[in-house]
Amino acid sequence: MSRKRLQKSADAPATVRTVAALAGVSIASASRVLNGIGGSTETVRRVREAAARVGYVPNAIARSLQARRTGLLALAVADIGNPVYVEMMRAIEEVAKRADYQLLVHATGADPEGETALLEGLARRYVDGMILSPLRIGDGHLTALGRSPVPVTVVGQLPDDAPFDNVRADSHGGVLLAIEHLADTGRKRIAFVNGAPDTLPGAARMTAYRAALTAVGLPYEEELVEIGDFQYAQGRAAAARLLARARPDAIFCANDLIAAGALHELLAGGLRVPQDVALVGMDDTALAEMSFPQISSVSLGAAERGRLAADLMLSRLENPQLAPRRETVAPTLTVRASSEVTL
Amino acid sequence: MSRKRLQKSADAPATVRTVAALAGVSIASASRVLNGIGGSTETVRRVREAAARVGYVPNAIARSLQARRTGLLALAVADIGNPVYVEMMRAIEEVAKRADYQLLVHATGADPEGETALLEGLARRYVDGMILSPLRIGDGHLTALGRSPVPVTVVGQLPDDAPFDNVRADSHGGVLLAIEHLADTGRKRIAFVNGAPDTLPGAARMTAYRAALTAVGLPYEEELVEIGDFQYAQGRAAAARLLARARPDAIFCANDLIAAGALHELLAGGLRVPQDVALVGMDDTALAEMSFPQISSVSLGAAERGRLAADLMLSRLENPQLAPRRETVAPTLTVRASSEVTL
DNA sequence: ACACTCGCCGGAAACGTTTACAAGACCGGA
DNA sequence: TCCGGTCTTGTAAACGTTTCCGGCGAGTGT
Repeated sequence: MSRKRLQKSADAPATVRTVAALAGVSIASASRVLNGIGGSTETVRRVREAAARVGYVPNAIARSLQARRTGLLALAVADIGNPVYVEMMRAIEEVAKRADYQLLVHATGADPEGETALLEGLARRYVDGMILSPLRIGDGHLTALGRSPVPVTVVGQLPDDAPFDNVRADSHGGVLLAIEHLADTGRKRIAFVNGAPDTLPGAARMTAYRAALTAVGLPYEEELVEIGDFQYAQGRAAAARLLARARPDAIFCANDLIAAGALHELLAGGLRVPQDVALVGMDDTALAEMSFPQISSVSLGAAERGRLAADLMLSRLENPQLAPRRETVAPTLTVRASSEVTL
Repeated sequence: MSRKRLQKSADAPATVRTVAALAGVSIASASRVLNGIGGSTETVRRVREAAARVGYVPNAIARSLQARRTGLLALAVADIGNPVYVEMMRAIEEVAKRADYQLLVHATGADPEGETALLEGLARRYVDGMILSPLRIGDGHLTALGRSPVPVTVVGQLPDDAPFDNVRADSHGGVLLAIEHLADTGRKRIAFVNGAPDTLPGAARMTAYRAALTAVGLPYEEELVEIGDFQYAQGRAAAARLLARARPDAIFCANDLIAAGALHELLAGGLRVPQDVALVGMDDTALAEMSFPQISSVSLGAAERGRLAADLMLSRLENPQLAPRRETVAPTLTVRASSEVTL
């Protein structure tokens, strides 16, 4: 109406008022037409034309403010470089995109302070929900989770009574799959190269390893266990230490990066894989398939966990009243060349 | 003031009005205190206390609307699974985080329609800028780039006269580095396994390969060239086709995924690497280091390109008037076991 | 005692949208 | 002709912030 409005510098982005003024209708009518609700044929025509003429595009922020919904989901993982998180992220992205949500990624560096800070930050409501995959979970996490005004889905082992949507891997079952497979093919001295034992996955895989040995009737031997972190370099170094002092006939690694490192050490040491030493990794990432020989690996269903986490999130966004749910995905073993021989 | 205000259901998130009312000051004063601008000691105390009491956290959306700035950067790449993009993303995330920007990732699947749609979507102003790494660039891209109300930095080969911030890899120099190295170590029949030749990188690497051969005085032989896409599986298949019909003494691959595939085929065929066939990959991702033998690879500086792109973006956000800039990052060759022998 | 500056404060506008509400136009049926 | 209903429209409030601006009180210098 007022000339002031119309005088705005020409290249300032068009708003709904611009369109309304140009079409000679109220902003309410303009908004309605643009959202496809009602309007007489004539009004629709005028508004559409005006919108097209000025190239009107509604401002997402203003819309979010009014709708109290951003259309964004946050994903927080320790390291976006780790292939297992990449896989998870890919799956989540896919699901989210289909529901018209977009993904905000945070790399936490496994820093618990940072993670709780992130959770506290949710109060700012810059996203509609968060999928968090922490390596460790402290009390800080739990209270922050409780305080969060937006839903959070945790991928990882949450305490059993924690009232949050939770997607878990079955570490125990997965490790058992690997150890059984190795025992079945005649291996007697099955070593284990773990990642950081003070992380949730590290701790779980360690106890699972001992339990699995017992299950298949093999003794636990201190010297057959080495630890590094979950990265390639340290995994490889750990494998080197292991091989320097012991002579396993199989090595089970807590993830594929470690397995790739172990493979390197084995081959460099002139050992044949799988004839001399069988090798099984974990996570079944692309890396397992791209190594030579290809590495057998237990999948904990990273992609599937991602999908599930996203699904849980979406359904909760639709209906916030839902009771907390817990999903566990079943592990699967893919046998490849690195363990294909029976002794 | 009005009871209506104060009667809001208790667990509705506190707003600045809640705080102001509780502290007995105007919302203007409350806002000022919360932003650390002025206020008498008494007012500051009262507002701080009120804010703490109700656990006030400012709403990011409302703030964005008012500030006309979201604090978000979008990153659009073809495939967030490709390690080279992962590396780039990591670098960008790092830089962005330091400047208090957060990353929104889009996986475009190399779909040009999708990419232009994304660019058009920028008019919604849901992010402050976008870093785009397209595999192909069409007119659609250029006009969409021109229309974008927020800055876009393109990682990849843009036409020379396109007035946008642009970070480029030096494909030519990189390929030359590889071919020279192979020629220097006595290789005469240097094969090339390319990715999709209708992409920017594919086309560039192809012409660079021919030019490099000429530069080192070797003939170009049709039968020594194979193409797949930039993924592992097709790269490997392409390498298999190549080896079925020709006997190169070296293979240069257009990226590390292809190189890993070629390595697989070579070893499976009983050929020794590097004694029989030397192998050089491109992008120098973690994969090159994790293979056995480790694969020599030419880095086109993905991380560095990411960093640069982010820097360009940040500086432009600070000062939108800047003239368009173009950065090119220098390639480097890392020689590893796969090409370490001189014939 | 007066003018002036300065700091603090609150009212109100602004960012750009959607939507509740009420009023007006129009139509068909009694 | 009048009445009840439907459809359309515009005014204004709301989402939650920040900020412009004018007013007011206290302090200072003359």
